[in-house]
Amino acid sequence: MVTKQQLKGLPEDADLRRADSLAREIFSDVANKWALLIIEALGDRTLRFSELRNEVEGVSHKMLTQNLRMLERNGLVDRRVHPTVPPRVEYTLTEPGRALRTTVDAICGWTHQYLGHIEDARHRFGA
Amino acid sequence: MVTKQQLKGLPEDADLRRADSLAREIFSDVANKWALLIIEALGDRTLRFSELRNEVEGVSHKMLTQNLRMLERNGLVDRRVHPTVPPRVEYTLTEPGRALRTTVDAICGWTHQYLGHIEDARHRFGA
DNA sequence: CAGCATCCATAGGGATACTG
DNA sequence: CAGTATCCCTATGGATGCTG
Repeated sequence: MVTKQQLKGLPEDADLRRADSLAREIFSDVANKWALLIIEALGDRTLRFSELRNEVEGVSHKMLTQNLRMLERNGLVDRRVHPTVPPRVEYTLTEPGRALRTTVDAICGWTHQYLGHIEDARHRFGA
Repeated sequence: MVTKQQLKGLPEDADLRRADSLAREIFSDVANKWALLIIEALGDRTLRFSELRNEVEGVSHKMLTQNLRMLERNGLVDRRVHPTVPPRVEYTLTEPGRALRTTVDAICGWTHQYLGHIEDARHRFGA
């Protein structure tokens, strides 16, 4: 694929496209079932790994760690390690994380609001 | 599967749990990268299959059909077939679909708003 | 053109076991 | 308790070819 930069050499265009691809990457990270459920479960609480595991119904150990790492990497959750024995690790939403949470709330709200519509649609589709 | 209603005969509890599992199912359907990108791409336009394929960057034929069927089944998109030759199939967001779109817009807005934060977080995490 | 079916590779994701 | 690593299987998703 030939990029516009190769043709024109305009740095600002390159920056724009870099930002776009970054945005896409973040969108892909975040637009995923487990990530959103974790964010929703955290809310404005501070939870330990094991607590989170109980809160997010059906999540496996592996998926939880994996998504928590991803969220931490992107700065959506704060990971605080207490050097005690046994170890205690607590997770909290950061400011960007809490901002995203409001949109997750909106999706949840939407889901419940349209439950009826969707059930009807499914019956119609079944025919 | 044994339902609670069979055990206790409390219809209202059973209904609540059924609604919950339905909500979870819908959430899982919808909280997926391609579904959200398709909804965003549609916006308030009416697009043909092939147009949609061009709009949603990187989506494969298969994923597009698959997600469109799912969205149609849940009543988020309206699928209109014109019995011409060659065939012409157009997709439009329904009212519930448009309602969800506003929340997708919010996620996109969030993504761009926090691009900087996230980039910084990633650098810090890299260390 | 839209859609379905098929084949095939890979990544998603569960279970388990081991370390600090 | 939290995290990492391993095994292993299934589902996901891409590429291709066939039909109305």
